[in-house]
Amino acid sequence: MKKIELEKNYSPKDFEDRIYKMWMDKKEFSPKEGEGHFSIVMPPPNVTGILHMGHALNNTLQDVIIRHQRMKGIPTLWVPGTDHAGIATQNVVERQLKKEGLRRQDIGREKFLERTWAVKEKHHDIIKKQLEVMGCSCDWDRERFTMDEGLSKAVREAFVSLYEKDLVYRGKYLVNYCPKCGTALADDEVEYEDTPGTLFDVNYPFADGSGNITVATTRPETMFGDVAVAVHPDDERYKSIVGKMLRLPLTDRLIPIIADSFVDMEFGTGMVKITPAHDPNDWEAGRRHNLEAINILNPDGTLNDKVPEKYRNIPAEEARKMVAEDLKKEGYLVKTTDHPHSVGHCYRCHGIVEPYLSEQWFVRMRSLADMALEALKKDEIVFYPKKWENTYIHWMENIRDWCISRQLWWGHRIPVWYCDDCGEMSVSREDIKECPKCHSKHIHQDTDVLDTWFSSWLWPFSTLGWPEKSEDLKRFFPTSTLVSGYDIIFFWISRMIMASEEFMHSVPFKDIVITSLVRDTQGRKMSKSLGNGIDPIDVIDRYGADAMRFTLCFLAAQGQDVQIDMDSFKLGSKFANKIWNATRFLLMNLEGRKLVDVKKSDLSLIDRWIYHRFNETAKSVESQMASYKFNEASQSVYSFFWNDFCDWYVESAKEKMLSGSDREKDLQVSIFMDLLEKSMRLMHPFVSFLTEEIYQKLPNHKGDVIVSEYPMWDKELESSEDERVFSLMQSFVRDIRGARASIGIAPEKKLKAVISTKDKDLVRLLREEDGFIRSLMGLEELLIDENGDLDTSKTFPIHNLSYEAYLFIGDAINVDSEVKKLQDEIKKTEALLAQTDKKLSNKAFMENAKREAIDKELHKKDEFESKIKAEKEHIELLEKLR
RNA sequence: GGAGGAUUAGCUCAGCGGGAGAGCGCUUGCCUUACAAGCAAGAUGUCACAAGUUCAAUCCUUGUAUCCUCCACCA
Repeated sequence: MKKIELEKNYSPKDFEDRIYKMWMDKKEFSPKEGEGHFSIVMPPPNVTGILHMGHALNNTLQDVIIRHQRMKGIPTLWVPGTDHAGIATQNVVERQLKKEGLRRQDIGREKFLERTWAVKEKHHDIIKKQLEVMGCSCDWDRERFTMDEGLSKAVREAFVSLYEKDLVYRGKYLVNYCPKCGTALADDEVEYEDTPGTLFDVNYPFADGSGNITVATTRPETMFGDVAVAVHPDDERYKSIVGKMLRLPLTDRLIPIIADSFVDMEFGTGMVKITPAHDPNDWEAGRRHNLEAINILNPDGTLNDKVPEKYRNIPAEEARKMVAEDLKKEGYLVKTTDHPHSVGHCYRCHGIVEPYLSEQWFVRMRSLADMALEALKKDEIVFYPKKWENTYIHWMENIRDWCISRQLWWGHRIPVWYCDDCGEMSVSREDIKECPKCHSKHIHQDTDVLDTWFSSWLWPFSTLGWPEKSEDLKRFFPTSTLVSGYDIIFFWISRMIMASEEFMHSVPFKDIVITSLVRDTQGRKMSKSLGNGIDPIDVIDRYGADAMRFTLCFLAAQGQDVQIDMDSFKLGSKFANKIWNATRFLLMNLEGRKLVDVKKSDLSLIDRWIYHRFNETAKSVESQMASYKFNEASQSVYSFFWNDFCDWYVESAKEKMLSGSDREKDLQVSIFMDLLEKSMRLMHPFVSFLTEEIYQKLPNHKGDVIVSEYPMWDKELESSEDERVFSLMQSFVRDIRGARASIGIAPEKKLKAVISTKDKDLVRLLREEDGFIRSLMGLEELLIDENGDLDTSKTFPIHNLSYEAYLFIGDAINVDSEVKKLQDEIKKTEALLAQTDKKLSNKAFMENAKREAIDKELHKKDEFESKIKAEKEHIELLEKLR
């Protein structure tokens, strides 16, 4: 057989793109025919930007799962797609416009949407490219976008159907409103941040002139919206004044004092001004007392014409200063105190969010949440790690109605039409041209769009064709696993479960894998604003996609955030390099050899040992993958390939490849190729490109590794007795090496040694593999002493529970330092022995401990005693060397 | 205010009721038929602190400290 050559240097750039293209051309990412299914829908990245390290981690893990399942022969589908990300994307375009000195209103809805689609296309192309470069094996033929035709249809179906069930309603409510983005936000889209503020104590005089009361407020400018002042009904101080009227300063308006138990008597003066249109608590209080809500803000956050003329059209923050100033001038302001408090900010633009009274659309959530809670209770969904279930339950139990209308242009337009003539409101799956009631053509569609999450909560089934009864929906729904970050458990995961229960009467997925967050090495979240992010593409440029993916996998312990920097990826890079070079070496050895059939009887103990290790690794990986322990699974393949296969097996075979017979050499390379082929399959989910590149070059490969059969535990390969003997041999080799190093004997110096053991299996192994074992230790001769009658004087002694070894080292030794080392060792062992003795002489231990625990202690006692004995003898032997 | 994490080698982190682990870094020696991105041999830890449960605690319980998330509220 001819030598198969690999490039000297591992250079992922040379093949990663090519391999991906090959997979694409062969349609390897499409699900194969067959029974059952395994499916994942990709959390759709926003088309606002490009993928960051979090996406890289998330998609790597999905790909690992998908590749593993695909190789197990199950029809496997991974659906990719992107999200239109309403506010975020609109903001991108508005920022562009701003640079040109324009607002969206200046160019109009149509032109604005054109530009937004262009932004979408641009980012989509980058994102897709990034996913390809990372090696994601998702089915691009099934790629979806939250605003494509099918999904738009799904959104309409969902909206109208919920409306018909009275689960969608419209109403005038106090909502979170971002003046900067010009739209309402859902409750969980508001982020509270501690902000320095001032508490103003303001006097409100009684209308009858009989003095005044004092209220505290952080927002004096909202006083124009005040409709009452509230006190606690049990507050003795104020019982007598409830019902009296107050004159609102800076105005002529009169407002009553009311009693409501939401007031905290301890805070400030125990009196609160009630501003229903600008505070959620006040809104509730206002409703309880049938008070009017006076909205004093324009949609852009400036004060409107409900306030005295001088404050009109002035931004709230500025107006606050003016009002405070005027209150002071007129003698109403009692005092001001610093008062840090948390203020809601928009999760997209970080501007201050105002509670704002407006007409919005809502989804009634209670019944949906109950179904979703039920699903968890019945174990139809399982979180990995489990702790997130509490978060989920808490949110579901305290669910509030979901404000779904957004005053944006980018998104799914709300499918509701109003008749300008008769006022009829029509909710419709199809666009309508005339009023169904009065047949007037003067109708207009609701100008608002739906919250982005209203399309993404349908994702697991809308991407598969819903509301059509498509083949894909039948085959691949419900999906199997969802992989997502914990930051969107509320926004997305919970809502998908609710939508799926509502529309599909099923959970959308069974397993929910919550990934770590990627942080920088200072523990900070990677973010654009901090500029501490690492671009996956930079990592791939430097180390290759395999290196990045393997590293992320290796570090992604369940439930723990992962801190990384650029250097972290050396881990994966080194591993990939190791695989490359090991393969290169093995392929070099093919030259002039022929591959033969390897029968079980041809295998030596070492061969059986490595097959056993392989088998055990396959078993571990299987159980680790089943519980989504990606870090453990990648550590398993890492240590198998590097520590077992390269460090021991390949090393062991080098000697055979030099001095063996032709038959032995043919056998050896055949086993090499078999193990290499199996290893590529085993490692493929974790090191995808590299294993494919290598696999294709193997003389014994069949097809592509991506669709090859995943190695599973095989009873035939089980060989734990061989493993025991091999481990003994390993420790013997390590002992000798250690002794050499500690004495300081040059590596090239060949030594003679004696091993004395009663272990027959070890003896057999040492005899059979004499050549290679000696080569590992740099011995020219290894004598095996089965009867304890060889002369061991003038030697350096080594003790092990299963053997004694003696190294003939001539004069090259510093007796003093070796004796000292042994004495230290004896001290340590005696301390351990003392511990064991203490346990064994403890009556309570002997009575209560498990049988195995006691046996173990007894065994330890033996071990320590014999070790001390041997070490003392060794000192004597050493003394003779003087 | 409520909830959940974290605290283990110099760094990043696994682990676990019965003799402390990995990767990187460090020390020493090696260009050995692949890999110096390598090989071999090492050193390094009151497993945050305190009390409790237990025959036995790094692991379970409680408390303390520090740090980090999330939720709620804040006139």
